[in-house]
Amino acid sequence: MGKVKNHANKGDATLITADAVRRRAPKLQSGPLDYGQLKDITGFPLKVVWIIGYTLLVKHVDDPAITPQRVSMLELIGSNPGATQSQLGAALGLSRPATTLTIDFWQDRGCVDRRTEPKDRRSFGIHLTEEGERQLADLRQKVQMSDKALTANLSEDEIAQLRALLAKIHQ
Amino acid sequence: MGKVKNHANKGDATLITADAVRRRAPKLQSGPLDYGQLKDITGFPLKVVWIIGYTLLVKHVDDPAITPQRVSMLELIGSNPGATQSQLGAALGLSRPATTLTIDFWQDRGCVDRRTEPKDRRSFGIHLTEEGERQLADLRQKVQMSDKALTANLSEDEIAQLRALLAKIHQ
DNA sequence: TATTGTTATACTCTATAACTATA
DNA sequence: TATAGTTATAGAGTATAACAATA
Repeated sequence: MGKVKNHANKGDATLITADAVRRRAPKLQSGPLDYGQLKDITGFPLKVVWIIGYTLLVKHVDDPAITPQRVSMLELIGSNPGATQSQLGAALGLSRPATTLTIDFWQDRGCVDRRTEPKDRRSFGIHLTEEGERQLADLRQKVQMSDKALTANLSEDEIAQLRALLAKIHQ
Repeated sequence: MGKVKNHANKGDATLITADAVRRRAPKLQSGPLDYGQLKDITGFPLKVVWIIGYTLLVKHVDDPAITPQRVSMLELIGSNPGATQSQLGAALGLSRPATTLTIDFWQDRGCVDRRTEPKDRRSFGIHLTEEGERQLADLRQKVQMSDKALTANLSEDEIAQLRALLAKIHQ
């Protein structure tokens, strides 16, 4: 399978198939080597699939600076206007310095705004700018396309099953 | 090179539950923040579960220098005696320098052996030493325990389903 | 004193490129 | 020339600790 142009998107994004990135991830099967115990556990294929998903998103976004982690942060800011850095960092499992730098990244690109709130002047409320709203809307489409590419081999039912099983683990 | 603690009691591994590491990973639900679109894609919970699995393995192994990646390499060497570094690196998606350093790590610990094979003296055949066999046997138990902890909320059937769904993606 | 956020610093991991030795 | 592996170097990402401002 090759690349397919998607016409439904305003940003002229290209759909990248999982096939195109699969070779960069460990194969687990049909390679020249035996994966031994790694074939019989859940953790290893989980990592492989996550690498495929990560790589697909990076390719769909097509800006090496915009990593999945940064996308998650912008999504979180857009979905929680006025949240503090501590809240945002905790929600993504980031240390405070890492949170500062992730928000710096989006602020440097004019996408977010640190607003001092009078009730507690130690912290900021983080908000999207208009540019941030546009960026997030664009990224949401690319995230959806990327996720669709990741699960292209699965039916709707199977995707729902997979999500339910993952939820059982992380909940 | 950082010093790491020695394992005097190899059969004394402790089961660490997923609960104990869940707080370090993003929560996705019941937190104070709304995860927005991240709730509706497969890629994000996949990452969360992978972080949980990674953290569980690190805790079960209880030696910060022995990362899941290094465990995978030792497993691969044990399951493919005599494989070359290029083969091993390719099987794990590593660059050649990264492969060199990963094998250096196990050689420095007396676990693997680089043997020059007469048929092509540019490359080595990589083999486990006796110490490497012992180390791998120990790690295999810990990997199994860690994986069991990761999927503790799932029935045998559900684990099989999850593996089958992941396999459909990465195959 | 405790908390929010920033800065300084160091460490790990990785990749690209240059190098050696074999083929 | 091409390939296997090593070394040099630089970049990205992160964490811990020290710091400033505020509570």
